[in-house]
Amino acid sequence: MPEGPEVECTRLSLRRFEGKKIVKIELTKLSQKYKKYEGKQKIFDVFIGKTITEIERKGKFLIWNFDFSKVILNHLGMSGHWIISEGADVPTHIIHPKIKILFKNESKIAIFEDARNFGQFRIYDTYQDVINYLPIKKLGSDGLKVPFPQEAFAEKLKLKKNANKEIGRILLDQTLIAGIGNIYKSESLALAKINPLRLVKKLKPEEIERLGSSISIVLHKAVDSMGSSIQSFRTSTGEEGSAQKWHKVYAKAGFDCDSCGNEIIRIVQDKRSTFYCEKCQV
DNA sequence: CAGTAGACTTGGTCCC
DNA sequence: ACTGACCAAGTCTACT
Repeated sequence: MPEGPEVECTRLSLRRFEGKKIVKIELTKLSQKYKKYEGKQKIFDVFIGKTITEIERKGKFLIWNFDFSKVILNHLGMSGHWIISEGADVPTHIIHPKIKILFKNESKIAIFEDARNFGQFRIYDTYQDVINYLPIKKLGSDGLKVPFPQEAFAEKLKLKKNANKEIGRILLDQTLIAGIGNIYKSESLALAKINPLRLVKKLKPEEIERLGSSISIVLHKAVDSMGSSIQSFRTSTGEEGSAQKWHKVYAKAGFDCDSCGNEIIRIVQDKRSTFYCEKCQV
């Protein structure tokens, strides 16, 4: 569940554990097959008995704060997601559990399942160390910020290094606006009716403004869509959210555009798919 | 400094 | 049916 809105939904559901004391953060048997987790159990044992004070989000990162200085920085990667499950054991239908968290006075556990194993856990001595971590430090304004940071967005687009790039490439740059992923990149451009191949320097101020507003609308709508299904956390596999129901272009290559009937096409930018309608997006 | 290829990894589809 | 190629919500590191 990896774009900004999905991470935000994850944060909202994990907030039930704020104020809860950690019994154990357990690296699963399966996790030990991978270098990134192998032999790291000790490092997580320092959280035993500590209480979660706040789980926050910066872009697509989750930051776990406790009642002592250490902090966990967690990224879901491509396939990582948190499952809240009743009972102390990982249900058998969860095939890629990497981390399990048990809490005091809490009948539910939190399970980090990550099929592709791109998820990240980094532990820092202090909050300041997290802030100094370059990928965090360099994050642009959050795309879910209200009101949308139009000025900061426009300023970054004016930077020399961005001027000659295609807008469809640059939207994934987390230092520009944090939280946009590959789906909402295409969807934002579709809503703004801007062709992903347009060069940043050729965009008119009103188009940049429209794109900013579109990003904001799309990301918030995504939170709302996912939010509805993430509430019903009983099934871990059925919690898809409903955002895909209103996608205009993402993964719709070969289908007709809802607005004009023209065929949606797929192109590749920076090795990532971009979907758009050539007629509607100019 | 910027830009980019490669690394990490499993699973689904036969498409884009 | 089976197989191999390709693709997928992302970021980090090392190299030019």
